[in-house]
Amino acid sequence: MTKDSPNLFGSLFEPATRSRVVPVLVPMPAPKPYSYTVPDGVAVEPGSIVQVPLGPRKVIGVVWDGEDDGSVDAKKLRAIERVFDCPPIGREMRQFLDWVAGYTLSPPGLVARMALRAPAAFDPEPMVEGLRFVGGQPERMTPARARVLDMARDGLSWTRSGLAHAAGVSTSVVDGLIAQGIFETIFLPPPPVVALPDPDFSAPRLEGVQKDAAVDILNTVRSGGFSVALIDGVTGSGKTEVYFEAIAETLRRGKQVLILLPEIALTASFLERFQDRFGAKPAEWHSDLAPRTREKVWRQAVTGEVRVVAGARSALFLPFEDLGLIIVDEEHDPAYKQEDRVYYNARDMAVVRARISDFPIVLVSATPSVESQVNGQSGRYTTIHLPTRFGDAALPDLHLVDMRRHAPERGGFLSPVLLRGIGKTIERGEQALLFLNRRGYAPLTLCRVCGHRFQCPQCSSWLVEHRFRNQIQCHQCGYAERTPEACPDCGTLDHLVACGPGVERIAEEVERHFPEARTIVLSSDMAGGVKRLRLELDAIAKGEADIVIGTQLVAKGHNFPLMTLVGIVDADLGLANGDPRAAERTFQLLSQVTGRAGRTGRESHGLLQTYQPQHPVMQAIVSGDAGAFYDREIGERERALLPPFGRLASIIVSADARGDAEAHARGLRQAAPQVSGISILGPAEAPLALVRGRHRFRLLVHGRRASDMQAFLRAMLAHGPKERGSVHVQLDIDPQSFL
DNA sequence: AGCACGCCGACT
DNA sequence: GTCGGCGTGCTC
Repeated sequence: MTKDSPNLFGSLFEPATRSRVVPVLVPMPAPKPYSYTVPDGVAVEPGSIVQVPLGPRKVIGVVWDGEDDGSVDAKKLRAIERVFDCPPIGREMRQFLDWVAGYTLSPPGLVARMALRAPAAFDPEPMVEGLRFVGGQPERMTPARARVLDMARDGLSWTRSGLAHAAGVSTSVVDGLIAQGIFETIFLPPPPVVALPDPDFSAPRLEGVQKDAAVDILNTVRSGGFSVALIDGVTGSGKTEVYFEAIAETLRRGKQVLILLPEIALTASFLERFQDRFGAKPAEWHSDLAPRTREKVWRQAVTGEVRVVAGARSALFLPFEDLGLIIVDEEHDPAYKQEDRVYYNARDMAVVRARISDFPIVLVSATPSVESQVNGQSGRYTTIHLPTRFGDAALPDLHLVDMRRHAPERGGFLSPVLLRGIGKTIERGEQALLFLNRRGYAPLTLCRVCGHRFQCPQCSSWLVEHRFRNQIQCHQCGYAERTPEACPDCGTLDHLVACGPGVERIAEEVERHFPEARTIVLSSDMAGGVKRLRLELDAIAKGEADIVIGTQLVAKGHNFPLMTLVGIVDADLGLANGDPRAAERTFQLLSQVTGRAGRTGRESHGLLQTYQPQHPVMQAIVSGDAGAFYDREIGERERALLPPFGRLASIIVSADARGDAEAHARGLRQAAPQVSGISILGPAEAPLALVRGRHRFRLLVHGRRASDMQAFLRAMLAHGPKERGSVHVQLDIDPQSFL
């Protein structure tokens, strides 16, 4: 009884002690944490990972910060069932998760869930059963037993099956020796998922500009605290070697490191480069990790056993024990943006994570995003330039092919100039790469008799013919059917005509001109899947193909050392698709693809077929003067009020028809005077998916200040439950403006 | 996000 | 007469 109880009866009629109540974030789109009671004798603190009952099921939640406000009826409260034997989510990580939830207007529980994506990792990993040689002799010695004893005499511990395997015997031989007391069973801590990296395993091979860049980066890391460095270096300039030095220094200081990569760039060759420098591989984190490995990596990142993780965007939400550096490689890559459930850009959120925990972050790209470029120019980011290639690898010599002057033959898409280039290249025994970012045979098929165009029955886009598979497919929603022989409208046979090129059609044209050459088509829908693709890429690297025709996927990661010619079939593709980033994306893609050539030290070339040779993107590519392009692009966005500077948001609305989406936009314009413009991109300009009979439109909203945007979006979300179902919000704002 | 409840169409 | 579609509502 407390001294200040009003009277004896008052305290008698109250429950003796109201058990402690704590907020718990549950994996559910609730706007705030739920309240749970803490059973007597149970200890929890903010960050504790717990199991709680939620309706009929049990879920994993995190004890959150703050006091219970008593707003929930005490009768509704249920008790925490279990506290996991796991280090709690740290204060800074909790702050980060709260920040992301606020910024992306997402329910905090769903954001927290992203940090807990490892089903069974919250209990300590079980001890591994091992064997230790005790000594002595078995009653009867056999050759098999002798071999086992030979292996085990070093006194180190073995696993049962490992020892049997090493001695070349079955496990029953080992079991027999255990039974005789020659070995004893011991319990070992689970093995680390990767070995410890050694910052000084091998000396960095750096020269010239690289050396200066490495010094700059080292100074950033040494001075400690939050800073953003942007490494802007052409393909092959040795960016990776430079940021490896930042990693080495962070490791020497005893902190963990996170390397973010677009999923597709997380390749065996990257891991090997890391291993060559640090003597061990980084732990990997991506969507198709085996569940068991996933749990191990999560657990060991949390306990600090793993020092370096290389992962896709979701790795940003790993609750590291003591993170001290983030590298965002290929920072411009759109794959960093997640567009379902919680909408976020991992590159931007990584900057925030570094800011909150006060450590440096390094953004890396050959073609920085306009946002990062702006931040570099304004001095918020420190830019480190690497303008030249490393070693003897020269930049390819790039030329535009004006298609108005060098028209292809009738029915073809390759200009005589490009065909001549290919011929010369394969004559020399070198490889040529033809790039066209369009899968299939032709993007549109129509009937020559009645003009019928094959359109997807489920959405508004054209059906793409795939001759290899004898199908016509919708690239928007995945609909597919067999290629018909007759027109479904007028019934005429054999009068269907393909319009425009896809990679399959280019392959056909190439085979017509170079029947002897070994030609291969690489595209994401390749029969045989990722496995087959890997094999083909290896084969190409070994020179087992003369002409490679590929879509977007040849732009990333893989190097083709024998490639001396890159031909861009349609450099203009993608410039007019209604995306405000079209020019930037095209510039980035073309830079990456042309960068695939010229790593051998041999003379190499790039030919870009275009109908718009004066276009700023084309000029920037061939002149190698990205600066002028960026300045222009920044100016364009300023004029269009689509700046990358904290004022652009993009919202996806579902509606039955364009008219409805327009009405919605009008409503928003009236309700939101603080934003300076709302414009619609819809199926007509950029076919977004049609989901269950509803078109999806993208609204671009721009305001003068980031805070206006936030206020607007909050108001919009609060509009009402019906709206919330169909209106998805995705913020696309530069985080630094909030810091 | 899950999961239950609840109300209308094609089948053993 | 039931099985099963997905619309609405609730979870501390």
